[in-house]
Amino acid sequence: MLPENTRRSLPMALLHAREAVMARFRPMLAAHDVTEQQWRVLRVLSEAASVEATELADRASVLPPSLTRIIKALEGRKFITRNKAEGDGRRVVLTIAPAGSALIDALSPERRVIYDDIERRFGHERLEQLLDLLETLIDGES
Amino acid sequence: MLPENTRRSLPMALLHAREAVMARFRPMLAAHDVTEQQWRVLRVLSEAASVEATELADRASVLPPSLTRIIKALEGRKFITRNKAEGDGRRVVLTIAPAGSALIDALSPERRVIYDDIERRFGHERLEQLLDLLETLIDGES
DNA sequence: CGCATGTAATTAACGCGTTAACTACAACAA
DNA sequence: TTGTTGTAGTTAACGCGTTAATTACATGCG
Repeated sequence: MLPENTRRSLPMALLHAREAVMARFRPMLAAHDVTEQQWRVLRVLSEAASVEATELADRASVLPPSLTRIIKALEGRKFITRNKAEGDGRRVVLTIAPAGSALIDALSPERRVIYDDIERRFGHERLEQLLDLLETLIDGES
Repeated sequence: MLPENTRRSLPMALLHAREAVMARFRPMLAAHDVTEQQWRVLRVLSEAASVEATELADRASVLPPSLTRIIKALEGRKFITRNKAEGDGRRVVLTIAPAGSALIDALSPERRVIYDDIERRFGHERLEQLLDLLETLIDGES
């Protein structure tokens, strides 16, 4: 079956939804001179402390070429550190640096406010349901 | 409440999901030398026949500067036609051209196969539920 | 060892995303 | 009519998305 209209097209609906949600976070990131992609990379690193580039690119939904550029920018601002993996000169290991953790912490309160607002408007139940469905979709397609 | 991990982050989940889904459509579009954004614009035009630029940008989730570039590309390939609105020299009216409709039609069978596959794997019920939730989220945030 | 194959990351090229600035036209008031 | 304000598109600048090609290193086979 083909979507009758663009509103019921899954790719378009996902795009529009993400667009609507990100509109709330963008000003915050811009105020701290961090791009969305840099932010995603930082967040993944803040969870795992030390991740290889390929794994990082995958988890942050960033392509390898983009990651190379992002790493340069984040390393230049001392938000992360970059090292070669021991035992394999090809692999690169990324680690979040104190300045990076500090940024994450600094933005937490503002993020919480935005999240709470979205959750309040959309509904806690619905949000959980949506996240579950998205997780299922992601796992099923990848 | 803040998402405990990136998998439960709404923006990231939406991005990952879209990424997973688009991975299936990308080869088809690439084979016909159409970018994702060009395709979104064409699809919106194929539904409405004649749309003003601002409305088109909104519906296709494309920013005005991008739309300008996309229009040039699509007009160059005679997929769409561009005209000034009568009575208002600022507005631009876009219309799908025969070659554009032909492309839409040509890709329909392939699109159907991909959609059906996604629906089969994900489940019809879940897909409808997901689309409903996304629609609600979009309408609530925009 | 020497070579082929495979993998991780980078580079290159081109189009889009994003914001800000600019141009063109319209609406409206004095 | 003229100047002001507002709106629709476009241009500009810079970073990312995407694919393909390239470099650097690892692995395995002879």
